[in-house]
Amino acid sequence: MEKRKIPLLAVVGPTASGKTAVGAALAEEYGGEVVSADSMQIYKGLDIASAKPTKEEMRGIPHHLIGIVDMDKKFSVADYKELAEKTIADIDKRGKLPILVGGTGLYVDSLIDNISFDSADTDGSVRERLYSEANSVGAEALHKRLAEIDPETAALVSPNNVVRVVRALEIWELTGTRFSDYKRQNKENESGYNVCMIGLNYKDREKLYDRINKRVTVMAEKGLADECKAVYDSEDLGTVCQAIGYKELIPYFRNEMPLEECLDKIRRNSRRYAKRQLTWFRRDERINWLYLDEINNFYEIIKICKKIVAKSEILCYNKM
RNA sequence: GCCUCUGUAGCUCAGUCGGUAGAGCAGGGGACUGAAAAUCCCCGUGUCGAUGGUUCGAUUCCGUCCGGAGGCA
Repeated sequence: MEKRKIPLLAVVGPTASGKTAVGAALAEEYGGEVVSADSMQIYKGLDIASAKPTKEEMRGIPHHLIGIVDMDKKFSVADYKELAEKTIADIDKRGKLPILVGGTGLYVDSLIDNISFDSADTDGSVRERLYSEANSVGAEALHKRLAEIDPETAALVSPNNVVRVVRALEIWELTGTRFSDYKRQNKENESGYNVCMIGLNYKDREKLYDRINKRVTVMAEKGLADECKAVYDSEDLGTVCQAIGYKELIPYFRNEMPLEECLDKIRRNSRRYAKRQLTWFRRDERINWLYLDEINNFYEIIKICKKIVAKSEILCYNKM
């Protein structure tokens, strides 16, 4: 008999689309627990900037993988995948439905598509050396080197994209495998989940952007600047230093820019981020899209979600 | 009321010594396998305010009108 796959409901979408509320409501409906797929909410601190769900928003539903990593730590997809798998397996074992909620596309896909990560495939010192080489010899030279060993990847990645070029070379040095082959190999594993994906979006992009703009205003009112200033003064930051809402405020802390101007930068960067998230998720044909500006009220949204879940039959499989 | 300046892409503006126009910002599309809220690639047709005139040809010159800014009474 075929191995049982864990049923998994996923709610994805761009920032400020309303994933938190839908995730919690669906958890209430199905007796589920929320597993976050968010590269910034995973950190302790910057609660306002990363728009972590508040106590009220969680509605008593257990939320996992939020605020669990120290801010001075680096954190990556590989770490995420490992943690998420354990968390989901545990929820499933307790007879609850795991509900993946988040906007970090890479995290979602690595988990759902079961991309394998090996601890030997990354080495900070190798990476550091490649970056300093990029600095001295130039990015084009590195790209040329990549073209010799792996023309397929080189053709796909611009010489300007140093991050990608370095990673491809890092893999080559560490494993002796071309990055293009490496990717294919890591994709071969079958998914461990029986997944139903729901995507939240707006037909009218302006509506989404309005929500983003307003949310930044609300964040500022809630004390965004104070929260970030405290972090700026004390912490030695890992990946969180990239958080939108934090990095744009640094010129303000240095007295180089008025606050309102920094807030506008936050709004703009959040809009662009939302656009990139949509680009990522749109190519995934498994996603059932909901256009929230075409649905009257929240109750209706949940009703449609339930229809989608029923049609996917992820829960029927579970009962057999 | 008179005088001066001004009206070109969503915004700020450049420009065409008359041959239907281009930057920045905003925005759009795309890529994405260990930093991913990161990193990178591609994308500029707009009644050149309206209407008459001059001209082979006007967004460009001239007249009038309608917006906007300033100055003088």
